[in-house]
Amino acid sequence: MARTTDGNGTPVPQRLLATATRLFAEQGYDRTSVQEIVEAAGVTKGALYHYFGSKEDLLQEVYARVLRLQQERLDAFAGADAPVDQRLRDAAADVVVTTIENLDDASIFFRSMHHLSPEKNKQVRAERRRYHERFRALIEEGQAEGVFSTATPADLVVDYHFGSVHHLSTWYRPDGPLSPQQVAEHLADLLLRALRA
Amino acid sequence: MARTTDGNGTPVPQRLLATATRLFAEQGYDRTSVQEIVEAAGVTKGALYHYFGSKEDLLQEVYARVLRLQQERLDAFAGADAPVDQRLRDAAADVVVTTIENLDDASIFFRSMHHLSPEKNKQVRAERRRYHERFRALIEEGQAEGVFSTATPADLVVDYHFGSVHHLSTWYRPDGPLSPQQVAEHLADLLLRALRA
DNA sequence: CCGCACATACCGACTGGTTAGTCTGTCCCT
DNA sequence: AGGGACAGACTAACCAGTCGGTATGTGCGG
Repeated sequence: MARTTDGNGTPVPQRLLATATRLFAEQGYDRTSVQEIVEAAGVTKGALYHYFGSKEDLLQEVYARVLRLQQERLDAFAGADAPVDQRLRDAAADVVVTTIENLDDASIFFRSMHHLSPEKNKQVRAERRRYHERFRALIEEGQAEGVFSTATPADLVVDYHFGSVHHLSTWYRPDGPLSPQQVAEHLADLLLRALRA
Repeated sequence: MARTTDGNGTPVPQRLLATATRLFAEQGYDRTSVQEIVEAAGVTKGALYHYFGSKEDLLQEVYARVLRLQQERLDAFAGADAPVDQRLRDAAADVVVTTIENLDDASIFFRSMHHLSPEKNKQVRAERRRYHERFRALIEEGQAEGVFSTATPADLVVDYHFGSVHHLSTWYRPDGPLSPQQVAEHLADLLLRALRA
């Protein structure tokens, strides 16, 4: 633990990850050089390769973190003690809010996933599927109860909603007229209205 | 018009554009080298730089083509002689079908737009906004007529729908269970159901 | 109807610049 | 004195774009 915080409060690995996240989101993964990352983080290549095996590992860490967070939150909302339509609405709104609050991670996630090597990509996809499936189960539960329409396959509904979540990083601006909560309310509303039986 | 079709039916410029589109979609813009493109197209760098000013021009051409196509189709559907909900449904479904039929263009469009230089990016965004506004006008028309709910701002509804269109390139597989038309019907349905007053 | 001038359509070696990752060394803490 | 935490020069591989060259066709004066 020698120079780990070296002139700055946050430890080097976290600082590198945060810097890389910002730069990846701003310029894209390929356009961001390792040199740029270490300079912006105030260290050198030696430090980066001391903590991370490769540039790609950095990218994977971004994914791992965001996936962990979202899965935890979804599980909490989906497993709550409330009617299924309320639970779905809460979960749908929450993923919008947390996505907006981490827009950098989101744009990296959706724009740079294909930069990962096949094996790491597979790993991320598997995690992603778990999330997708939990969400789908919620919709199917409501359909079975007769609360939601069965006109559209649950799978497609999930993709419909996540399409809009995905899209947030393209159009949402923090200085725009809508707060994250307002956007979340609207999008959850649209989903529930589309689903009502 | 010397060797323009050189052993192949299609002229060199189109062949280069088609090859580049495929490779950009498969590997991303940055991961695709000019050398790779010309080899796959069966020509050399000399030919590519004879017809295109830069690698970026190739990318911009992909955008220009897809934007032109979609704008034309939207204008046709939006300006048809039918009730507003029917026109919106048709337009919404059509953009899904044409997006699926040109999935390569779509994934490039949504994943590589930030690779364009600021000025070209601005140009593409302006075109994109025209499209967005035409679609929004359709929704506002329905809202004014009382056919669509005014609970959600029209802008947000447009982004909601295009989020799902955008997302298609992530999950849609031609060998999956749903035909492009079926997906289009479902997605248009969801939109109309979310909007009904 | 010939042959010369010019243009278009390419070829492919080369250049200048960039990049991820390596490796040897140094400093400091324990 | 030994090891974790870095520093920074170095390397090997690429890559976009250039440039001088060649081949084929086209218009035109004689």
